[in-house]
Amino acid sequence: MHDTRTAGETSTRDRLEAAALTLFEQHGFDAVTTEQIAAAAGVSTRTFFRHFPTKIDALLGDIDARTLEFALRLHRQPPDLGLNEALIAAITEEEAEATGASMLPADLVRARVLRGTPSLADEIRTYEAKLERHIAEWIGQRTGHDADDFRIRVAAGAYVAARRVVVEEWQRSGGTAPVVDLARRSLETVHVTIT
Amino acid sequence: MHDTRTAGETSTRDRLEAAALTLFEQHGFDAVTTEQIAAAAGVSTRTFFRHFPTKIDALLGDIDARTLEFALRLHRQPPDLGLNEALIAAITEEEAEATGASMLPADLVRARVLRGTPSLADEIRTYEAKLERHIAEWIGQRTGHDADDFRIRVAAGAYVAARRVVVEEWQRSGGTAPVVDLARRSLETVHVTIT
DNA sequence: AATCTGGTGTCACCCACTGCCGCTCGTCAA
DNA sequence: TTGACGAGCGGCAGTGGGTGACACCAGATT
Repeated sequence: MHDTRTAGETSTRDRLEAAALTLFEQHGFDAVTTEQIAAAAGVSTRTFFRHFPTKIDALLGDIDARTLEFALRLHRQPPDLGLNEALIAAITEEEAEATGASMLPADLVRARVLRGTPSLADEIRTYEAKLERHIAEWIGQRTGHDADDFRIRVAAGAYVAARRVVVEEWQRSGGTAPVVDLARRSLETVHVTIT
Repeated sequence: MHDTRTAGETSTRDRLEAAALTLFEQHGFDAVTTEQIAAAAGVSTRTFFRHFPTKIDALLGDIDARTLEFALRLHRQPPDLGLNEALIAAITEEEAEATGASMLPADLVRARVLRGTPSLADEIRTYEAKLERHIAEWIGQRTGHDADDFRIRVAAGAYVAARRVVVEEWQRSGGTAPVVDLARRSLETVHVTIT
């Protein structure tokens, strides 16, 4: 079916996501029910689950797309860059875009809600698995090894962990800490070398 | 209340855990309901949740105790050992105990169920957060830094990731791969240096 | 004997999530 | 114009994990 919306209208999905973010920020993730979100968007709870597989997805939006985007960003780095330099560049790029004009207030809310719900912050680690596989494939491709190789998987795990801590620290600083420096310092502490 | 069990009797908790492991292995984690576990143990579902906060905990047992145990193992390593060597030693010790006489069949079942439920394997990452904090404190103590220091957290994240991949690889090999070698190779790939 | 205490059953309930059925309203071809 | 078709949605009943409250019972304590 074609999109029949005209200017000024919003899709049900957009209304649900907006309602979810607003309510999450007001009352906290746990205190908000899917029923409330649906009601705030003017639809039934059944419709909520037609647009979001789980309640968490209403907060995270399309997280899969964003992890894939980071992987593509890595792949786009010039091949003469070393692994570490390419990773630093990708993280930096990502932050540059995030703080640029395209930074939606929704992303800020997401970050705030995540930081405000510690149990959720832990649960987010589940999603790192996918990113880790993407990065393993990237390393494998760059180094000519199998992405399933033991050392490649170790390296990918370390990279993902480093990236996570960098992002954590950046958010702790309220977005003021220069990400390039953090990324560089993290990769000085954790040196990845594929023989 | 004192433990009034006599020889031959089993505690409700033990019966629940045994029933859970059996059912999980027979039908898979997702296909088993808490009601079935409780029934198999001869108690009500309410009693199940008195002994295990969640269904996952019936599979994992006291995972907190085990992560803490690993942290203590690290602390017990001789102080003249470097960080990497101490970590290798701790991982090796852990495996030695696991494959020794104290290796309960229950642990084998746990591992099998975890490997047989991929979604669960991802979810397990949630529990790494606690281990990571333990390790950060250990590194901080050894190096004289704050456990909250950025580089310490990066190092802890990398160590935990390395450990996870080592364990993964060890389980993939069916427990045949020598853990010492895996640990050593992983830490050759990921060099952690605290300046 | 009176009391305390911890493990348990029962019941009622909340909430995330799913299957199924039927409605409606555009689209498009006959 | 008509009728088929499909997408989005509401409603409803149901499943399953998890919780709170209350009452009960059996040993242990005094």
